[in-house]
Amino acid sequence: MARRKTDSDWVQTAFSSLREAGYRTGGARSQVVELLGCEDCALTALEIDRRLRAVGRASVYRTLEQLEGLRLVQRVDLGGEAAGYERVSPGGHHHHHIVCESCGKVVPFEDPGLERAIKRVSLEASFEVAEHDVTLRGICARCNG
Amino acid sequence: MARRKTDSDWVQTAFSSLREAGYRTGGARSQVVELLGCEDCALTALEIDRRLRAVGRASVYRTLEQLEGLRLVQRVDLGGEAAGYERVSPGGHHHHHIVCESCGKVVPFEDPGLERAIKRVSLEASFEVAEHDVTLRGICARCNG
DNA sequence: ATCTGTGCAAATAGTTTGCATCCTC
DNA sequence: GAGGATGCAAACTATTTGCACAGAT
Repeated sequence: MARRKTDSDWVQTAFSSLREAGYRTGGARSQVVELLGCEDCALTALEIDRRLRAVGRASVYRTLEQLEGLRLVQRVDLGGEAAGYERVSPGGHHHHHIVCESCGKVVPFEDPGLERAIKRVSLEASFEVAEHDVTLRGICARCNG
Repeated sequence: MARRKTDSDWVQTAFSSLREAGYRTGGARSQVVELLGCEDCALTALEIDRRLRAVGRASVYRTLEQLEGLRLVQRVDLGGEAAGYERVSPGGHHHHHIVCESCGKVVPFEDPGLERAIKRVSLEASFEVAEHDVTLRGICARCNG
């Protein structure tokens, strides 16, 4: 699920957006951005904190909040106790998740038809819709025996 | 958003499902079920606890967990700090949510086309998909000025 | 009578905040 | 040098658990 290939476009974009937004470039924030850049699916704040020993937990949360505000990162609830965060490629395709209720496995998927349906609903709504997320829950093939 | 008309079908079903599942009928659980039965959109555990003064908080959480396990209730993450819970009418239509990122307002919506798209994805997936939820986030008309 | 359900209080887990210090601009 | 960025520890909030007692079957 986790790709080791960094999405340097996103990392690049993230840094410039942060700069434009008036944030200075400190070590903690950069590390969080870099980490999110090489992870394709959701990571919880605690996982990030665990992987980034040198970074304080508070900084992880603060950075995630800022990135979320700039829509560079999206928060997703995958049913576990902690919230997940994953990068959003501006304009690029994004994915949704299927979660196994038995073993907790999370699998990402994409579906153009689903995106179209959501787009349509978004346009009809009285809200100005900026983002969306979809979560399917069920039992994975392995757990299903 | 909150209807005052109890969905007695659901309440009925909930009680029989609970009984079938081997749960005894105690006062706390009944009160939670009744409350969920007359609320059409999501309620947090804390809201339920607040409204049901006589019921212990732990019982609220325990009941919600049991109901969720029986798929009588669905947990939804609406971005706030607490998780929301709302009843699921077996076989009946369900709704999704649009959340205002500015004022927190939650508006439910239904869309057959969206449901179809999700149905299709569910069938294609390697998982045995049992439920799903969709959340749109944006700015409501009022906040948008 | 038995064994589950319930409330209370304590324990956890995740997240946020206060503050002194460090570092970027 | 000034003001944001960071780490640490304390504070909070939501949720879970332990346990003695009440209540359902």
